[in-house]
Amino acid sequence: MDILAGLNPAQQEAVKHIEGPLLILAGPGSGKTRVITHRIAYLIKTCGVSPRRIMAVTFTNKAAREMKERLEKLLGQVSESLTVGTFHAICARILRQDGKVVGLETNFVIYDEEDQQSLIKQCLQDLNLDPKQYNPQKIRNAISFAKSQHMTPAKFAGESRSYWDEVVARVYERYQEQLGQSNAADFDDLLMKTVQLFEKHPDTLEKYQSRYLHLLVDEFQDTNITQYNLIRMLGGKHRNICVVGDPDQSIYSWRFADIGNILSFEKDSPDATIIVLEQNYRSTKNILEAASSIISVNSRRKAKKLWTENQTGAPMFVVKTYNEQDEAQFVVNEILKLTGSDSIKPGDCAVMYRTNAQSRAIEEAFVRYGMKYKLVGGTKFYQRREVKDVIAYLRVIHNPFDNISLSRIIKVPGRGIGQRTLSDLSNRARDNNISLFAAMKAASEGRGPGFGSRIKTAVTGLYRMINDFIVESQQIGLVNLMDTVLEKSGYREHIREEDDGEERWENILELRTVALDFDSLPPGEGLSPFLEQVSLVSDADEIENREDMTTLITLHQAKGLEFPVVFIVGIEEGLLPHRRSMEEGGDDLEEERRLCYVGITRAEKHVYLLHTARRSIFGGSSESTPSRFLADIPEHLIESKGLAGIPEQQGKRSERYERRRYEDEEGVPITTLLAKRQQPPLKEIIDLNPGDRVRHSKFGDGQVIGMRSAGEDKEVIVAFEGAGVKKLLLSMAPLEKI
DNA sequence: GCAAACATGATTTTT
DNA sequence: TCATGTTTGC
Repeated sequence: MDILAGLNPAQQEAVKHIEGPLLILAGPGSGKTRVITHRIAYLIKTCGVSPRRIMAVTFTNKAAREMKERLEKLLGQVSESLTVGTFHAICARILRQDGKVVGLETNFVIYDEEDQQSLIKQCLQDLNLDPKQYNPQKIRNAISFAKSQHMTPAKFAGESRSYWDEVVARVYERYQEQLGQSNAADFDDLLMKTVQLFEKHPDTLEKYQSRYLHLLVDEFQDTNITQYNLIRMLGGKHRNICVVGDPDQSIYSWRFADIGNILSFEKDSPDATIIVLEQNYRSTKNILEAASSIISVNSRRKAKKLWTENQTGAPMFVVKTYNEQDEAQFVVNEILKLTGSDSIKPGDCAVMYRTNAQSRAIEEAFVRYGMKYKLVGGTKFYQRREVKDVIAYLRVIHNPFDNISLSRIIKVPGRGIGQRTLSDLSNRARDNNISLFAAMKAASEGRGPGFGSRIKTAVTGLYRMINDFIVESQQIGLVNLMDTVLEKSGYREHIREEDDGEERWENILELRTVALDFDSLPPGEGLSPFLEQVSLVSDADEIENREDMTTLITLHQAKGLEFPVVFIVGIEEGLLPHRRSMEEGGDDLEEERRLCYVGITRAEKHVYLLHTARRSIFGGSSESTPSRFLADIPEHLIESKGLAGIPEQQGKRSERYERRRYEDEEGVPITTLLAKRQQPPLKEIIDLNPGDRVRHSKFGDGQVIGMRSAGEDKEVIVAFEGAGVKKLLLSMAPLEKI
């Protein structure tokens, strides 16, 4: 097989340029991943580089997994010895191996944002600072910023110029101490501590530098300073660093990603080769032209002119509706229309929005029409309270110094130890400079000032229980351990008694399924990799494309995906661009523009840009004006559309009526209904033929006028007596034959 | 120690 | 509007 076959000249150049630093500026849809994977294949097959000397870094697990899959196809088994992973996963691995010198034992835990927040609150309390005056969220953000810039507490304190900074510096210092005490690292630490490790121990750095002959970094526009430092250090010896990115798709500056890294790369590596990938294989000419017209308004931009051999295609459909319900209605109608005639499936469509709150109106419309959708984001599995609780138990077993996890499990299930006792124990731990677990031990052994006998019994009981778990964890497999913990701690019983206990228990069983993957390991050896996985994996990794489900997604999360049809809703002043980005002019507006650009360039064939006249916001309703970005699209590319077939006034009223009835009828908040609808109970598939009479739980009685297959499913077209003609999916719609 | 009333503040969230 | 965190009363 010829590795270069099927690549255009620029792509080939990028694959073949193997000596020295390389910067690839890759426009959307330009075959970026293809270039990276083929480059790796080329290095191995043509240049004879050992796969274990190549590292490819991505931002998401999903990207890493996809890259591995493609490499596996290209290279077969040798691909297994490549290092492919996220920044965080790769750093975690390095720190498990060599992190002792920066204060991390091999069994360190990784704190997520919630854990960080708890720890910061604790620190504020220890320092006698009022959390109302010093918002823990803001402090967390400030600390995260410091770490993204590779600033230690000392350096931060040295550079702080305001009273706020000084407070942050004090909290930051204490926070790091407490992380150390807990043998824990937060996400930012994974990166920063690795850099510190390399700074302090050149021999360790040398080990990795020598090993990795070639480095590849994807989504380079999203790296922060610390990540850039890391890459520079790792590649410092062989200098074969290949970074791939697109400054126009930089939409994470608020997570401290720094486009400046691209400039720095050029400056730091004057001999770098720069290759621009401008041919787009994804979108129509019209889509590309519209996207370019929006992004080209940004100043301080590397000019890049995308082109394509694809068709001219349809114009950009700009749609104005009265409010967000009508907007959603339009989307639903349009998807029904497209899937009826254009050989487009619901799964080919995506609805994108700036803020998560916007998904609600869209969801309601989908639910009302019995249309399936996949909502990306929302409450994440690993963030769920019950899942975090169980993980906290396991973390404490794995690392009893983990004070945050221990604080968490002390309270649930209720065992007579409340906030009061917990604070007391925490204070003792702090004053004696010991862990919370050690403080519990001391209390149960009756050392130090006494507790009331009831409390002492409770503390002793918990202490002994955890100790037993620790002993058992060495003797039994992971799943067995998890079952034991759930049973003996009383957590199972506790959670099942809650209002939505059944659902929560299901989630725990889901977590148990994840644990099954590690169950075959010898006793005591499954816990560690399991915890690593659950700390570093997120649900965004699960974005699968099913042909019967339309994707509902934020513009941010849509980066990297592609769909034949894209609806961008709420393209209005205040929303896109978001009002918060307009507060202090400057760069933020440019980022909003990039966000819009990212959204449009996801589309292959059709783009719909929707805006409303009025939109509800925090209860109230206010007037909206079309986004300034719309004005940047040349007129000849635009076709205006309205809410077809429904006179505005009438459509509006029936809409409202149905909505209200829907909520009242069941007497349950709409959110609950939405959640339930997402996973309908398996229902018997009924056999229907045109002419049959049917009853729909909401639309009433009607007659089947048509049937056609839609993937594995069937679409039924029904003429309802009251609600008109609807297209429904057989497996989803609450239909019965009458 | 815990449940219910009350206050608050709401962009985006790769790990 | 509505979810989340904090205060208050038992």
